[in-house]
Amino acid sequence: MNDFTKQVIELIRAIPEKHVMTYGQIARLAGKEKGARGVSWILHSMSRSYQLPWHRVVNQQGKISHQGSEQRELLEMEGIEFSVRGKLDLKEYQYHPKEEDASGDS
DNA sequence: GTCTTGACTAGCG
DNA sequence: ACGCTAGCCAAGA
Repeated sequence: MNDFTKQVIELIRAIPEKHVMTYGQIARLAGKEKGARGVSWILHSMSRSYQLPWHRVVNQQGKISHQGSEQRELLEMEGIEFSVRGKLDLKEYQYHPKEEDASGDS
């Protein structure tokens, strides 16, 4: 597993409730500005092996990408409200972790 | 080693 | 704001 993948997993796992992160943001913090596609694949592959809050990961538009899953329901369950168009306020829910602690585990 | 899949993002009209 | 195209990255077959 590359550091990128490991970083992504740690970042997603660090997302608290009532907060979300975008693929691009995670990818950038993991070291890949354009690694959003890689992040999506990691969620797709790792979410079944690791218990990651993948539902807290949304696209840059603040909308649910993997429509058809319970992601929307899970987010609403945490208290996140969606607009009529199925979008949420990134400027309110987007999480901003410390880049320096991306790989640092307690 | 090459092609395909996947839950993306930025740019342009 | 919406739809389409091009670019990017990782893992599996």
